[in-house]
Amino acid sequence: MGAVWCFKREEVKRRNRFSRSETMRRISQNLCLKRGTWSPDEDHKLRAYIKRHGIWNWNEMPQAAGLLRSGKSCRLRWMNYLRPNIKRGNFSKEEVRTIIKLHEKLGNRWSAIAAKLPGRTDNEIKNHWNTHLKGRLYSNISNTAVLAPKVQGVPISKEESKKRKSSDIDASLLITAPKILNSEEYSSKGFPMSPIQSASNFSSSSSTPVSDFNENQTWSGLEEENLGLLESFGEFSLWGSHFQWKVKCAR
DNA sequence: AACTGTTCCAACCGCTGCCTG
DNA sequence: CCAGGCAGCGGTTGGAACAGT
Repeated sequence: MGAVWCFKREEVKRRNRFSRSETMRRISQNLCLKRGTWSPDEDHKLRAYIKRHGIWNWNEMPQAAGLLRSGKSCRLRWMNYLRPNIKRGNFSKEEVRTIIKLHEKLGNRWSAIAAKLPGRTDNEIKNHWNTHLKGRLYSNISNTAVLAPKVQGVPISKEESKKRKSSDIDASLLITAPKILNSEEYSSKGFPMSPIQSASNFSSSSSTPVSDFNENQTWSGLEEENLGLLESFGEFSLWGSHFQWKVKCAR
C-alpha cells in the first residue's frame, strides 16, 4: 500500500458514465494522486495546514498543503482521524448501549448516531456495528447462543478469543433465555412490536428507520421497568437475539 | 516455518442534497 | 428553473494483522 497510483485515462473513459467535461475533470483530478494508507508525514502536513488556514475548500486544499491526495481523501482523513477530540480505542459499554438504542431508532444513519457520541466518527461506529454488533445480533438467528461479552462491547482477551474458537459454544458465555412473550404480552409491556414483527420489518442495510415505528415508542421512551426486562435478555440484548429464542421455541 | 482462513478497520466509491450563479 | 460544484453520507472493499492448521 501507499504506492503512487496513476489513473489511466482509458480506465476513466471506460466507465463511460460521465459527460465529457466530467470525465476530463475526473482525469485531471485523479492523475498521479496518492491513494491508500496515509503516512505520518501526510498527516502532519494536513493537520498543520488546517491548523494554520482552517478548512476552506477540500478540493483546493491538498495542493495548497503540498499533498498528492484528492480533496475527498483529505476530508475523510481529517474527519475520521486527524480532527481534534477524536476518541480512539474500544467502545465503552455505555457507548455500545447508546449505539444500539440509536440504531433501533434511526437505522443506519451513522452520522446522526455519531452526533450523539462525542469523539466518535460515523465511520468508526459503522465499522463497529458491522463487525462487532450486527453479526452477533442479527445473523445468529439460526444459532441458539449469544456471546455476551462481545455484544456488550467489552474487549475480549486473546485467551478468550482462542477459547471461543476452540470450542463450539462455551456454556459460560451463554445467556439464559428469558420467558418468551407472545404478541399480546409484548404490547402490554409497552414494546412497539413483537420480535417476530420487528424481525420481519427489520432491514440491516436499509438507511430508513423501521416502518410504522412510532418515534415515541422507541427504546428511549420505554419505562425503566421495561428496560429492566430488556436487560434481562443479557445486558442489553436486541430484537435480533430476542427473535432468535422465539425461533428456537417455535420449532 | 509455511500456508490458509478470518477479523477488523482505514480508505475508497458512488450517490444525494444543498448551494450558487 | 436548471446546471454545475461541492460536502456529506452510507455501502463496500482491500489488505494488514492475527489465528489456526
